[in-house]
Amino acid sequence: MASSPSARPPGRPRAGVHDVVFAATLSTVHELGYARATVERIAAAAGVAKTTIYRRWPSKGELIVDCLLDAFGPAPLVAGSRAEILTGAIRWAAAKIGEPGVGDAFAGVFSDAVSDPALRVILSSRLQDPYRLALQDALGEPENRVLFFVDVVVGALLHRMGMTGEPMVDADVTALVELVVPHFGDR
Amino acid sequence: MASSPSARPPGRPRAGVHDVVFAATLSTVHELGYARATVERIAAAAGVAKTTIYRRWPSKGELIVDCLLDAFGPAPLVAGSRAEILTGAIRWAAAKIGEPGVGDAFAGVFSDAVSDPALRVILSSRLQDPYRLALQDALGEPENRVLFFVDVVVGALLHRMGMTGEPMVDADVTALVELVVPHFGDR
DNA sequence: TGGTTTCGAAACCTGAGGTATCGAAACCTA
DNA sequence: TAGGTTTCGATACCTCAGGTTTCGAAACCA
Repeated sequence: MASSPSARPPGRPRAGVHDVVFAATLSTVHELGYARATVERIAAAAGVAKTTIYRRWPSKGELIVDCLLDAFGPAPLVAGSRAEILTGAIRWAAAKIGEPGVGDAFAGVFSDAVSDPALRVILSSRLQDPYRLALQDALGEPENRVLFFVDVVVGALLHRMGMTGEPMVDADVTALVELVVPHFGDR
Repeated sequence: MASSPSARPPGRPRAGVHDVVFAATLSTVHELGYARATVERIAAAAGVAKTTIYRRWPSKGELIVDCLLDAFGPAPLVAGSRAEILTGAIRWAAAKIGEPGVGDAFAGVFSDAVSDPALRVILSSRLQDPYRLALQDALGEPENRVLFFVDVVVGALLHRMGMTGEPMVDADVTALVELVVPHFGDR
């Protein structure tokens, strides 16, 4: 039988550091860039020891993925026509990636995943899959179509971020909407 | 006065190692992934000392960019309608990125550039600009439109590569053509 | 044969991810 | 208040990759 729900393990309780670490992660990545935002610097910015971070996250990559999950939050899929759903998803993704640190962190962990298959699985299953499933559900499209949609939208946003160091400007986000929505929208 | 054209500097002449190093770079990246394809391993695969590589390329990033320039070669822009030009460019980019090692190397150096502004400038000016200018010329479109086109196409191809580890399959390349060409094609 | 330059081999430095150790601190229970 | 248990921070440490330095050997020319 399991211990009662309110049973609390003995010993010093864990400090709740997730929020402050996430905030420190984004601000450090924003200030220094992904590679120079070392775990040691993030820990210092959070007022926490490096060991405390590694007790909660097994690697820098997983820390970043968790931080991005926290930053993105649940998909705000509006009810409405297919065109409205798609437009909302694109603008939401663009806005989130444009937030300070988020785009850099995303592009950085994405890069790391190129040569780290384990991280690639985590990135795909923890970060991409929830939004992909929500979109499949909202649109009634098969998996491969939604994956293609994500490739185009997120790929374009990250490519702009990676090439210029700046998030995509609003006019180009609008162009992205006008490019994608007629293709995927109401038939 | 300049030295005569055939004047050859004294001392031991440089060995012509570019081709063998480029080949070793792609095969090593293909086998081990970008991060584990260290300069030392690439040098060993090329049968050359690490110092010899660093005498020719100032950093791993610049080696990769040169290697990609060699792999991509000049843009094979066919004469024809705007739709034909765009379709050719998309299929050419997809095929090149699908070649063994090329996509991994591209995604890897792209990732490094996220936190390395100097490398970002090199990537943008040496690798992206020539093709961008050729496209501007062929299409008569302004710079920002062509940059947006590149963001969408290359971004989608690299996002697929980064997320799955495999290049985009032909059916999705076709979908990319059908998505992009009506938007940018003949008006 | 001597001058000049590049070659390869090796040692070395720096910085980052990640681990191990250990005393101090925080909680619970008796 | 004392003892048990766990987490905390500080610190030292390991590994590995990018990049530099050193130096004797090799390749060229005059």
